[in-house]
Amino acid sequence: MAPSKSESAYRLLHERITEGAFTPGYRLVLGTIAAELGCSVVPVREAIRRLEAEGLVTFERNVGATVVTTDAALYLHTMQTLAIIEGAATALSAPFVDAGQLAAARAINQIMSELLLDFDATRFTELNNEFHQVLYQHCPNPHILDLVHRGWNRMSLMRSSSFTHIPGRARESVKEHEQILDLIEAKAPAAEIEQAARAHRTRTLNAYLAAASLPASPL
Amino acid sequence: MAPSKSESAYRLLHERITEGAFTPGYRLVLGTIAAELGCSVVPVREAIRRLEAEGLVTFERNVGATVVTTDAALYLHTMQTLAIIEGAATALSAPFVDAGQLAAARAINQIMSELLLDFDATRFTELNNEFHQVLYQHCPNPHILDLVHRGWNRMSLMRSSSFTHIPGRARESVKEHEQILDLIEAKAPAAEIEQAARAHRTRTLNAYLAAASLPASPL
DNA sequence: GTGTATGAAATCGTATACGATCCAGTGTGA
DNA sequence: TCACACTGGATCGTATACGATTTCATACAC
Repeated sequence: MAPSKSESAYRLLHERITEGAFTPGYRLVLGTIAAELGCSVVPVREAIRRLEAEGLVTFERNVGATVVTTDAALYLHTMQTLAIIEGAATALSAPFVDAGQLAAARAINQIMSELLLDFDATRFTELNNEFHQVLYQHCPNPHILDLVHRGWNRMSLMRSSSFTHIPGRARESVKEHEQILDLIEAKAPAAEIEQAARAHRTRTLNAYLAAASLPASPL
Repeated sequence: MAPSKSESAYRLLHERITEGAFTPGYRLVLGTIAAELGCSVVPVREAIRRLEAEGLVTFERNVGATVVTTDAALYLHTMQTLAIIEGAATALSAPFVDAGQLAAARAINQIMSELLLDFDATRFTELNNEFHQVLYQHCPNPHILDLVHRGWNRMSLMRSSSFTHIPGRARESVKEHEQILDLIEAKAPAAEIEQAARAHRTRTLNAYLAAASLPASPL
């Protein structure tokens, strides 16, 4: 059956936001969106409520919804949360990653490594997403998996800000990917994989914090 | 200004679910709830969408919403997620817990200890919630704090199931609380506090898993 | 020039209405 | 007795309508 209009509205807006068509601060006007979707405002309101609960938009009474605006604090909090959640997801997922998937991840990382020579931030980010998804996708805990997805969605809001690219970090990142893959391949203890995956992300965060003369994350 | 009807509906339903008035499996009929609130179905639908995004209710097209039903898998996943998130929240919160709050936490734990002699599961659970809240409430990362709250809300759904009480666990729990308090008081490294707080919860989970002849959580 | 009143336009919030869908109970034929 | 079509009631999904609120531009007073 065709999805409900509320569902369509949700998917459309979700995609627009995470793909970057609606950037932070963008005003979501009910009537406009409804007209574009060819439906009334009621389903659109429902869709926006869901996006609000996911932290992608803020909703103010009698004023309306806007895509959440990014700043240093949001970046810190989002990245820190993702580090914790994705670390756990990767560790829990590890036992279910088979040889083929490991090889696929290595291949992706290889392309990332080659990309260092002729750097393309957008492509690098895409590949990075793919790489990590291979590693955490088998996490058997659906709540944690869901939180990882939400974390990535929130991170996608940072796309166009200055947070994305820190000199030298890409090269380190590729190396750390290797180490994580080695741990998974060696069937290292979950705690060790968690630690490596979390640290990988925390280092990116701390690199930014250091650049902004802020103290490093304690975790 | 008076809260919007949508907001009121959300709060009412949220409270009913977390306080246990609406138990798992309870059917949320739009018209009925709307009539009770003295409003139309539109705000109620919005409220339910928010609850759905928080994982408190499931919503099926053309059928309606029901409070999520609990089972062993849900307990495992919820508890495991909470262990990870609350561990991090407690560690991040620790530097901001002052002497007075530590004393308050010790006092709560003392009452819990006394309660062991004449056990009252409901009261014990209440006190346990209070105790932990004191420890994680200063977590400076609002996303993590939010996830802790959501985790607790989901745990509250398990209230009436057989998961709550495992013989001997209450006594161990009180001791572990002491250890966590000591670490915080001693200004132990964040990683150490995180580990202790997470393990505290994971042990409860593993006690249940062991009783059900299931393998322990790897984290 | 600055600040405040005012009104119109934009937008939101929710009631109401009605078609669409699901479900349970009934009847019918094999 | 069983399988299946049918039907009425319950409930959902969404369009429409309209009052309430905010916003912003304009005009006016000081």
